[in-house]
Amino acid sequence: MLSTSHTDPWPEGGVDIGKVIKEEVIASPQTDQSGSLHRLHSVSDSLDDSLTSLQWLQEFSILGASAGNPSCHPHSHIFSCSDAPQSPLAGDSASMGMPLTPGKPTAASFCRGPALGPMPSLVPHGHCPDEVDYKTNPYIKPPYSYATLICMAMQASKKTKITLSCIYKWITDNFCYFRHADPTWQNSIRHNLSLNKCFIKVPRQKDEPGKGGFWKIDPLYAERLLNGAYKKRRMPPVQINPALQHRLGMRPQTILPTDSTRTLSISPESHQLLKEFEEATGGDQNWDPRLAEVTMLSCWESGKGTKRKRGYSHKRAPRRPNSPLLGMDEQEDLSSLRGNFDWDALLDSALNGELSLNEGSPLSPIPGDEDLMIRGTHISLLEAPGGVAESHVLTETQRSLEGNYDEETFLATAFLQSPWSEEDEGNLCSSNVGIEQLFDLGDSFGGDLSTKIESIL
DNA sequence: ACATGTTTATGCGATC
DNA sequence: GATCGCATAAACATGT
Repeated sequence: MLSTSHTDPWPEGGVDIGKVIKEEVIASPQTDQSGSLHRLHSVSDSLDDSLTSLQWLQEFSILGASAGNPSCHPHSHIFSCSDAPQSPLAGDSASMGMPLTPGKPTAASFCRGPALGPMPSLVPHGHCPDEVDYKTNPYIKPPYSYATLICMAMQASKKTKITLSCIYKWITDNFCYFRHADPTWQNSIRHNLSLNKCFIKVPRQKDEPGKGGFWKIDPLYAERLLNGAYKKRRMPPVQINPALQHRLGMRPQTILPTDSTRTLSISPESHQLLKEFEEATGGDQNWDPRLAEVTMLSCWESGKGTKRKRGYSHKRAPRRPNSPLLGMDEQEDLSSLRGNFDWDALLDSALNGELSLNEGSPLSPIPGDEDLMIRGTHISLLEAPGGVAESHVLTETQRSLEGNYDEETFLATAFLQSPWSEEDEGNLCSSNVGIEQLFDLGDSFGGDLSTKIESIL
């Protein structure tokens, strides 16, 4: 039962978020982007720190309001407003007359222009660095951490678990940069999987053929989404494939955010959204589930989580023994893997994890759970897609939660325990939606979210 | 041999 | 300046 009292992450007597969102939605940036953003920031500033973790959500919804303008898609900076090919390879400009030269990222500035020729258009320094189609642009390294990319791949798969090769595949399919980059990024992916507590290894069963195990997201990462116990980081400089830039006769350069990028585009906010997600997936290596309640409270107060020692001395906590439930075979049809990162579902889940647990999104809530009462609002839980409820065995952590952990927190995080329907297991590594659709939140949140939040609140 | 997974080390930018 | 978060590199072990 998610009632308010002391575990309520929302600030008391604070801001009517639904109202704020509605107001901001009305003040469409379409007419005055800079002004609207100004208002956005000022409103955001008016929120206390405890709302930080959801600020992106507000902003996303606000930004999504501009979705009415087809040329101002909330993620147009990521996956261009223009008609990006469904098949990422089809738009692989780097593969057109260009060898797959590995390269290591440096920094430079490119931008996909309106008329996408054989090569993505080069954008003068300081100009619209946000409008980059990472799916087709082989030059610019996606500004997402590896953890984020892994999460994206996992989410896109809509499976409970995903193989390393599937992660590779999804990333290369959806981020052209990595198709041409030095394969050492795969090392980094593995490193991240091993090191980042967000990711849990699910060993194969003995009779399961194939190499390696599976990976899934640790549900505890939801806590980080919830408690806001992460720091905000600035956007890293845009990085570019040096091999490819060399072919362009470019000199490495770094794009730094400019005022123009802040006022001309909604993208900084959208970027921030993703950054915060990746921060949420980052390793809070000292998180103790039994302290979750306290952590949530304190973090909502301070906006800071626990600290860790410098460097990678932060060992992962011993892996909670994973249930052998996941013995279902994966389909190694990597060729069918396409971007299907369901941001909508993720955000929906984040929202619902924060406020409730509902929706039959791929990130489905507690299997077979009953309706929830949150802030006095009765919320009905829907079945997972296909009507198949998850039946994952609880991790040791969550089992302990059942005993010691506040039920609210448990409920708030359990939706990640079985993020994807087992039913989808048979389609591992297969997804049919282009990644640009994964970011198609404008429609989902533009008019939807405020209503959703309002109804919840 | 290769893929996968773990671990250690180091560097850098951002933040406190 | 210390700390943090992350990327990168590499060595090593294990499994297929």
